[in-house]
Amino acid sequence: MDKREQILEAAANLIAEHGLQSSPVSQVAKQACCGAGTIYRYFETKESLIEELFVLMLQRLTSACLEGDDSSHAPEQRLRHIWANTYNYLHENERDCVLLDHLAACPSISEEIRAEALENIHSVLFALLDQGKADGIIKDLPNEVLATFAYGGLATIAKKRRIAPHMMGIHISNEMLTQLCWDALRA
Amino acid sequence: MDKREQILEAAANLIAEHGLQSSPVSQVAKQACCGAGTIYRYFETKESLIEELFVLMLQRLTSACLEGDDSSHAPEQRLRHIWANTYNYLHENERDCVLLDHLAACPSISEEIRAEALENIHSVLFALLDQGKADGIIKDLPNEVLATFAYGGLATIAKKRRIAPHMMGIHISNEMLTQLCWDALRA
DNA sequence: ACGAGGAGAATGAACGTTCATTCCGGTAGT
DNA sequence: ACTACCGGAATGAACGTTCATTCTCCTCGT
Repeated sequence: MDKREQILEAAANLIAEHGLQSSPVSQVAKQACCGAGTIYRYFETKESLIEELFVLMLQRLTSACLEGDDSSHAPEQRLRHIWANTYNYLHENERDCVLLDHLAACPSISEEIRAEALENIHSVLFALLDQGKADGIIKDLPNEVLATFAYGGLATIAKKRRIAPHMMGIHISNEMLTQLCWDALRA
Repeated sequence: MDKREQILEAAANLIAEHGLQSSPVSQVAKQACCGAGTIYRYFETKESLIEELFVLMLQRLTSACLEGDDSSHAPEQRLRHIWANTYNYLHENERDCVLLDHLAACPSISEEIRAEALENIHSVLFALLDQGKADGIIKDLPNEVLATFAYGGLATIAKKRRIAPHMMGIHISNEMLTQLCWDALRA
């Protein structure tokens, strides 16, 4: 296995479990089965390792969200599909999402990097919303507001469910959640 | 001014600006105009100071959300009022919200404390949702799902607006956002 | 085919820094 | 003078990072 990946994987596991501040380089090295110095052959600083982890996690999330998106389908269908993908990913990849929560609060990751990592999905989503608005089936509000509201709702539910599974009804179906999103956004 | 409050206030400002890891006790002391030792006269450890800050911030948020709630009004009106309060608070108290974001990701704050701090608002909100469901005007889904979806949407928009004001249309009205919430939840 | 030599990867003890916490000398109110 | 409280230098633990050394494996001359 590639050592670089091994280090990223080890850091991901440790940070997801113990948080950023409780994941010293020495521990990452131990979990990656290498010496502490080795990490610095692959990453300039701990910060840059963390930054790379963040970009990687966002890439996985956004590409999962867009998986199977078919531009020949109607906007409503496509949006529902993307939202279902989003919730599925958030819900099924617990470790990646816990990690993302930790990294999202990390001040050393710049706004530029965050924005850049979202460019892809934004371009798809915004075009879809524009089309929906042109068709008169979606509220005439700024794309950022619509997209953020739906994502925020889904992500917060996924997070709560992860933290306190007993509080949520055990069965939350995708249809249920995509319906919440769609009803919120439709004209 | 009470020294204890002064310390809490100083910690709040520093952590909101620089993050948890870059807010040493020595700096908190300096901003609170006292010695580092004095902080330990009022708080057992830095962790307990942070925990208290978290509870304080959540208290402010939840009581702001419920301000002016009138149980004689109809459920829809009450929910819209609470959502408007929520977004207003999130949007107008930038420092408190940045702080909450930082503390939300802090592993040393236990789940019990987090849940306890939300008890109040949950009891009001859930009763309201139950009534709405009984009246047939709200979707028949678990209260946690409904409440979390609406809050998550509002909070995520407030956060995005805080971080990247240029991306959001400058004017986002309360009516616009309460309508998103209401449309999502209504039957 | 084989062994000497070398290049680069890996190592982990050591370093300097930063931090939470402690402790003691000072100060203000009585 | 005595008490209660405060400040901030001192302390030691923990951390990120470095670097002298070791290890690994490939190359090439015989």
